[in-house]
Amino acid sequence: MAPTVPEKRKAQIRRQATALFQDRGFAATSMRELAAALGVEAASLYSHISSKQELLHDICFRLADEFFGALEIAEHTTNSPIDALRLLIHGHVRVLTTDPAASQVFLAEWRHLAEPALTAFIDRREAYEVRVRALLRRGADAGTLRLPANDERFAALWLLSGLNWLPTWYKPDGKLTADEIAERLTTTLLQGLGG
Amino acid sequence: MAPTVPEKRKAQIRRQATALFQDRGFAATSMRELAAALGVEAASLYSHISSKQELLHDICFRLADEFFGALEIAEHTTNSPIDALRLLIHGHVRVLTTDPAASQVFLAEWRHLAEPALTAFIDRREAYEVRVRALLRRGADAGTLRLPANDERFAALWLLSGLNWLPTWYKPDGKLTADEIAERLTTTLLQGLGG
DNA sequence: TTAATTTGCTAACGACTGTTAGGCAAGCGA
DNA sequence: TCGCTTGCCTAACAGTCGTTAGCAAATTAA
Repeated sequence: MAPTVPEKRKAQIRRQATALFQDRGFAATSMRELAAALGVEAASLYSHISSKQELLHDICFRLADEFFGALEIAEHTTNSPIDALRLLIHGHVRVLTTDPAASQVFLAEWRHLAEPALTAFIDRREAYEVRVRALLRRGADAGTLRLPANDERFAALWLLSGLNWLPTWYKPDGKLTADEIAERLTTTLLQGLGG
Repeated sequence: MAPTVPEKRKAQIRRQATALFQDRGFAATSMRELAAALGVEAASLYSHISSKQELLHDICFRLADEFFGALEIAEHTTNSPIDALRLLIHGHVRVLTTDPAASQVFLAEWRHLAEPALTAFIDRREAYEVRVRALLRRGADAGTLRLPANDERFAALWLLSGLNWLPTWYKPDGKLTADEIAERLTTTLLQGLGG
C-alpha cells in the first residue's frame, strides 16, 4: 500500500525514457531499447506503466506544470512588468536547466502525444503564450519595454525562442550556473547586441 | 535520357516527404504514408529513390548548402562586421522563409541521418557556427557589437536560436515579407527589448 | 508462517516497417 | 512496328513494433 516504493521503479523508468526520447526522439525509441537500458525485458515495463504514451504524457505535462508555475510567480510577485520579465526568465531558465532532458522532450516531442492529450497540450501552450504576451504588453504600455513594431506577439516569440534553445547546448557541468545564464540572457534580451 | 523528366517526379516525392517529415517527424513517417500522399503504392517510390535515408539526406544537405551560401555572401560583400551581420540575418531569414518545411526538417530531423552522413552534417554545422562566431568576434573587437560577457559563443547561440525558431511560426501567407521579418529581427537583436 | 505485493520472465499476438523481385501497361523514338 | 524507357503494380521478405497472457521468484506485511 506504500505508494513510495512502487513510485521508485516508475521514476527510474521515466528518467531513462526521458533520456532516450531526448536523444533518439519518441518515435525512434522502442520499448525494447528502453527496457534494455534498464536491464530488463520489454514486457516487464508494463508492470509499472500502462503504455509508451503514458510516459510521454507524464513528461510533457509535468514540465508544462513547472513552466506555468514559473509564470505565475512572475505574475504575482511584482507589479513592475520589467521585474516580472526578469522573474519569468529566471524561472524559465531554472526549469530548463534543472532537467534539460525533460525540457527537450517537452519542447520537441509533444507532437507525438495522442488525442485528446495533444489538443489539451496545445491549448495549454497557447494559454501560456497569451499570458507572456500580456506581460510584455503591460511593459510596453508602461514605457519600460520597447517592443519591435510594438508587436507583443513578435516579441514573445523572440523571447521564448531565445530561451527554449537553451537545453540543446546547456551542459549541467558547465561553468555557468542557472542564475548566471539567466542574467546573461536577461541582459542580452533587454540591451541587444548593438555597440 | 532526358534528365529533366525523371527529376520532376523525384522532386514531387521530395516535396511531399519534406512536408510529412516536418509535421510527423522522420521516424514517424512511413514510406506507405508518403506513397499514399502521392497516390501511389510504397514500392513504386523505389523506382525514383534508393531509400528513405536518401530523402532525408537530400533535404538536410541542400539546406546546409543554402545556409552556407548566405553566410559566404555575408562574409565577402562587406568589411563592416555589422553590415555583414545584417546580411547574414537577411540571408538566413530568406532561406528559412523560402522553404519553411525543409528548414524545419533541417533543424529538427538531422539527427536521424545515418553514418557517415550524420558526422559530416555535424561537422558542417560546427563549421558554420565557428564562422558566425568569428564574424561576431570581429564586430566586438571593432567596437560595433557589444557581446554579453564578451562571449561570442554565447552571442552566436543567442542569434541562431532567435532565427531558427522562425519556421515554427512563420506562415507564408502572413502579412510580413521575408525582408520585413529580417528587419524586425535585426532591430530586435541589436537593440533589445529594453525601453 | 502465511498472504499479498512487487518485479520480472518467456512466449506470442497482430500489425507495421523498409525494401526487393518480377511483371505489366503506356508512351516514346527509330 | 519494334524496342526501350518510365512508372506503377502485386506479392512478399525478414524484421521490428507496442502490447498482452500467464507464470514464477523475490520481497514485504501481518
